[in-house]
Amino acid sequence: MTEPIEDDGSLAEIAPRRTPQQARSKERVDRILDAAAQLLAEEGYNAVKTNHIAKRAGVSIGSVYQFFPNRFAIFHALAERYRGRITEVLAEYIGPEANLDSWEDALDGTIDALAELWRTEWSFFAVWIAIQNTAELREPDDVYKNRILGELLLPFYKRILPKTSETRLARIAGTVFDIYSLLLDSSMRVGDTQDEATVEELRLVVKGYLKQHVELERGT
Amino acid sequence: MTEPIEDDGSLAEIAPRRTPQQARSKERVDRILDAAAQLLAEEGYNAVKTNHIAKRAGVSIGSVYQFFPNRFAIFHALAERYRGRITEVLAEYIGPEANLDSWEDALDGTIDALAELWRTEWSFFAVWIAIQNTAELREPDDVYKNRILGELLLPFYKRILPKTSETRLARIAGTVFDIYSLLLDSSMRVGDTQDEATVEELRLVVKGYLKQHVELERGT
Amino acid sequence: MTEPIEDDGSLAEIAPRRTPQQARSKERVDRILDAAAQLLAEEGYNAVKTNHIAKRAGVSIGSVYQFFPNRFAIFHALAERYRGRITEVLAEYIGPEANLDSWEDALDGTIDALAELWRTEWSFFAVWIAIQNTAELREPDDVYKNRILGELLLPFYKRILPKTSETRLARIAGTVFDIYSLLLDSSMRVGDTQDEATVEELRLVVKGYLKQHVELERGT
Amino acid sequence: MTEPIEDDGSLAEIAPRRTPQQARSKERVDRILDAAAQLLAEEGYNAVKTNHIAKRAGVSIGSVYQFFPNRFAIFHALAERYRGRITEVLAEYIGPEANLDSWEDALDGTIDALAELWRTEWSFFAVWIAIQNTAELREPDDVYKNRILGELLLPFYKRILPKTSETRLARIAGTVFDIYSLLLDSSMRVGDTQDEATVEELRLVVKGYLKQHVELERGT
DNA sequence: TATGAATGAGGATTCATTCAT
DNA sequence: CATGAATGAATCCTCATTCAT
Repeated sequence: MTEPIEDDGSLAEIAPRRTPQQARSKERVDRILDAAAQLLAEEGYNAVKTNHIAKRAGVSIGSVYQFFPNRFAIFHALAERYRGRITEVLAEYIGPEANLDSWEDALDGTIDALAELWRTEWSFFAVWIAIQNTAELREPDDVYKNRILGELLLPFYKRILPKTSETRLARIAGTVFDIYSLLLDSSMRVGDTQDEATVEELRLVVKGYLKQHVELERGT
Repeated sequence: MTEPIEDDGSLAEIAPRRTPQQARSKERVDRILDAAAQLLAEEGYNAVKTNHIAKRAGVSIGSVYQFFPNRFAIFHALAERYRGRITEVLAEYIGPEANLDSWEDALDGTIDALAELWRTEWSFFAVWIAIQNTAELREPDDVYKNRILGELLLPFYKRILPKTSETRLARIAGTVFDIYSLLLDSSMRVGDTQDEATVEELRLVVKGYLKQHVELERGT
Repeated sequence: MTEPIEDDGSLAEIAPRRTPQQARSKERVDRILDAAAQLLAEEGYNAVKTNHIAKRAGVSIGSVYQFFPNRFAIFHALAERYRGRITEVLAEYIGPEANLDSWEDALDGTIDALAELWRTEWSFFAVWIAIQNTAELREPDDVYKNRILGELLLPFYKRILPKTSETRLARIAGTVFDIYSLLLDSSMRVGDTQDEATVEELRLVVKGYLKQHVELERGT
Repeated sequence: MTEPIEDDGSLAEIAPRRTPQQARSKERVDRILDAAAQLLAEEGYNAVKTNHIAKRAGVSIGSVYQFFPNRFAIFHALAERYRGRITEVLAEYIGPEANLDSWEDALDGTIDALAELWRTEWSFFAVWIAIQNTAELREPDDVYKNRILGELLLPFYKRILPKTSETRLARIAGTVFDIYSLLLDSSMRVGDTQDEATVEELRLVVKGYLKQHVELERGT
């Protein structure tokens, strides 16, 4: 699911140097990514220096550059990892093979699974911010969003709102997707655990929004 | 309404060095802030160097440091400026002196005004990202949000949802506030002009969300 | 007595811009020099910025540059002022018109007067350090020392040690002169007042040293 | 004997970043210190820039900052190095294990050794001046002087002047110590070689001074 | 392949000095 | 002649990246 971004020139320099095959190397890369994510979340983008990442990962700075051509590639890899997780969740709950008798249930399932994901991968937000700081890293994120929109989200929303135009459906899907991120980030901001109340508000926001659209369709 | 954040130690180093009184200096500071905002939006956080800001502002680097103790203080001042604008809008549309016969109308007015604000001050998003990159700058943002929540938002939502607990009202208000930012940022992302369709979705999201709550109150 | 250093090219840039004639200006220059001396003594050379001097003197930075071509000229002027004071004292106690019945008494008188001078002009040491930092300022100091040596000190020591060669007398005179500075500086280092005990040691050092030479002459 | 100054907070920022253990690094640090000393002596304090030091040392500027947190730390390290040398000399000639049959011989030995030290380490004076320019660097110098006074000098002078009070002995010891520095600096000022005549005067000064005290004790 | 000391371009900031008012 | 805001060259220091071991 986590297909690597195509190596089309412009991205050559943020792509990982080589995808590690050996278990030892794979673990090394993971340690580096974990360290980067932690530091990003704990100290903020400005405070994350490559040397700190290496030290936190218990790895030499040279090793970091064995796997990543530069520091942006680390953030990119982190983002890719997170995007992969999101894709998995969405595929399971609203994908072509998912049970979709009631859209409310499908949304609840999705939200539960995403909430669980955000709980595990605290630092989603921190990574997202890091991505926003560099044009080259922002682009793959847009590409990803478009792809998942076309492949997973649009088909789902088409079933809920069959009469709505594709353009508008895309906007709706995008909006819901953004709200997921926003409020799940927000749910992780307070204290060490996830704030479940915020997750509940997320449900209300999304359901309320879609109900408006369902009614709009009826009214049309 | 735009009271400056208290100069309490922790902020001493991001607070402006000297608040310019004379028109000439005031204009200088504005030019610096405008330049910083432009660069932030156009080139991205990583590309904003103090010298660039000075050059773009048509001002010597020395002048920049006459007003700001360091580059973070510039971002902080930008954020403060934007927070001031938001406060003004909210005060006008949902503040104590606003006409609040229908909450739907109040929301529509708020959204129109905020959309207008985002249109004028494109680079809201870029500044917000810059703020998020530095722990010290994130704090004043939280402080601001809490203040405006207590002073402006809570009283407003209390009138719409009189039976809901304060805790929950705070959460609701915060959620709506965040969604405003999210979708207005989103509305500015495509092309050079504001995407009005996105603003329409914002309306639906917020109204749909609050309707849910209104129904919940009735049901209680 | 404080004849200005000749304006021979090399010194043009540390010489004062103009010697102020009007009382108002003279006082201004004094305030600047006093401020510089204070800061030098209190904060150390590295911390003395031209702006600080101006502020401490209650004068605009522009005014400072009206009288001094650059910051080194300020230190030079300070040194000149102090050299003038020293010359006055030496002229009075061991100069051609001084009563020289006993060299011990002459030395005691000199030391008393110098101690008094150091007490008044605390910051002698600080200024001397400042001078040492710049080759151009060190030179006039050497010139001064040679002049005073030839004009005042040598004639005096010749009377005490008539059989000693001029070369050696010069060395003796220079040594005593340096020891005066050293120990008087030292006497001002502790607390706010002058340490009289240190002045007493100074007496013993100088007298002991000269006695050695007196005996040497006898032995020869 | 050359124990490093305690790393007590106030000195944290001038203490070396990392005391090099490997021979290679040790040599690097030495090259940096030598370069700094040379520049200090040749060009004067004002002309010593971190980049010059690095270039003269044949080392990258980054390397300099690997060992020293800032340029003051370099001067501090230089001073420490010199203080270490002085301690060694004093320990050998007047320390607890030195042969002290005649105090005149002990002094002669000390002065010979110190003169030799000053000859080898020309730039003693330049470093001392550099230290005086920064308040934070002056303090460790005072601390050092007090320590060596208590540990080495006082015990020695107590044997020469057993009836003199400790307070006065401390003053005497300090005075002699200062005179050593003064006149040895002076001996290096003229030409490229050491002026032996000045060293001879130093002998006379110190011996004359102490003879005065010996006689004072007898008289008491 | 791992290491981490070494590199040095790049960027933030300072502060002596100028000059328009 | 005084002022002090404005200037920008000069300098310190950081930190991403390389490369010898």
